[in-house]
Formats: sequence, structure tokens, C-alpha cells
Amino acid sequence: MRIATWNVNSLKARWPRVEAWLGQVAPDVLCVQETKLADDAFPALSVAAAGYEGVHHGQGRWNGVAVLSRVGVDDVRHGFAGPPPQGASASEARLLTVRCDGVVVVTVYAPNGRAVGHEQYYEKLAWLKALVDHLDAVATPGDEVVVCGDFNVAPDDRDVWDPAACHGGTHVSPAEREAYQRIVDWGLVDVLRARFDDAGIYSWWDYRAGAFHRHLGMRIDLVLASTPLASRLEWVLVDRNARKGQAPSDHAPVMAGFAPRSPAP
DNA sequence: ATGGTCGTCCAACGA
Repeated sequence: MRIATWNVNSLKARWPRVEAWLGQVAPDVLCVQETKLADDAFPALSVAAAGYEGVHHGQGRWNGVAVLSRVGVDDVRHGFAGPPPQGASASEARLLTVRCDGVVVVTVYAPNGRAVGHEQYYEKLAWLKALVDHLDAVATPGDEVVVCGDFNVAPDDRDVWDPAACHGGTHVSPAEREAYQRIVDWGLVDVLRARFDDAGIYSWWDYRAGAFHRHLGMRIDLVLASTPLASRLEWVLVDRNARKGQAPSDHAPVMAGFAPRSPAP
């Protein structure tokens, strides 16, 4: 089973790239962030023609998350199942939970936070905290769960191009990293870090200043698997090719492969 | 030379 996550930065603008990528890579499940679509603008027919069942949670213009699956989708829940976070982000389309082939799939688009100390920064911390309550409401750590998406947090200094240059900004502050750690502590494994301990593996690069070609990025798009699912992990990668060429998103997809479940004894 | 780009939709603003 191949599970991928991709912040596409507008599904309308990116659909040609997403459609081609689905055709070439054929993930079983793709979690999408920043569709920037209202639900009635989601390209359901095109998604179906590509062989996927799509579920979308959007509001138009900003945010918007989706799950595309070719192994079925049920138990759809839009937004928070537990207490929502304080602040405006509670009503934003940033969270969608479904079940695909027995795996609870949670797609997340965490608030950016704007600047350390800004009101939106504290809302981001509250949002990440509310995500833990959401996980408690929809699953237990003994279930097969994957929480993936754009967390807008670089978990440690290996995940940014220059820790000194990033110091004082969002995505790397101790409070954000602690809020992220509480999500992991629910019972999840960062599957990329389970396979690689290298610095310099990124999933996002600023459009400006040739950042991609200069290898100036951050790893903020993460696949977090519960222990029962992580035990089946075979491989994980960042598809940097999807960041190249004409009209790319500023994020690359991250994808993990899981072995089939062992047959019952 | 101290910025540099996208997306939303036409004016800034958010990332």
C-alpha cells in the first residue's frame, strides 16, 4: 500500500500536474492540502476518471484538504471530532479524516503561524494541540493510523537548510516543535526519520530566489504512522521530480510504501 | 545589486 501526501498549492492550478503524477506513480491513497477550492469546485469527475475516489473538505480561496483513494473511502469526518481549537482556524478547512482499506487516514494542513508571537502563531499552537484531541476521538494508537500533511513545523534542525538563518522564525520555534512532539507522542512514527537520519531532506522550497536549485528548503510535509502500520513500512521517499518543470507546487509529494498485512495464523 | 514567486482574482495579501 502506497500512501502519499502533497500540498499542491491550488488543486485548480495544479490539476494537470496532479493528474499526470497519479498516472505515473499510482499511489493507493493521496492526501492533498491547499486545494483552495470550495466543495462544489472539486474536480470529482476528473478524479474519478483518473481512477480515484475523492473526498474534499474546502471553503474556497484558502486552505482546503482532500483524500484521493483507489482502495475505497468510508467513515468520512470533516474537521475536528474533539474540541476545536481556539481562534479563527477552528472554522478553516484544514482537517479531514477517512478510512481507506482499514487504515484511518488523517490529512492535515496546519496553520502557518505568520510570525512568532503573532496572534496566528498562538492559534497555530492551539490547532496542533487540538489535533491530539482529534486523534483521541477518531482512533487509538493500536489502530492502523496515518496522519499526514503539511504540519508547517520542521521537527528538528536537520529539517531546515540553515538553522541559524531560520532561528527566530516560525516552523522551528521550541513551542511549535513541542506541539508537534505531543502529536508524535500520541503514538506515531515519522516514517521518513525511521529510515533516514540525514540532514537536508526537504519537502518545501520557496518559489523565490531559486531556493529549490540552491537546496534551500524545509521538511514540513510529514507521514506519521501508528506503530502497527509503521511495522509494515518498506520504504519512504520525497518525490523531488514533482517540484521541477512547468508550474510546480512549492511542495513535493512525500510517499511511503507498506507491506501487505500478514495473513491471520 | 540586499531582491528574486506564486496563488487568490485585479488589489493587495498570504505563504
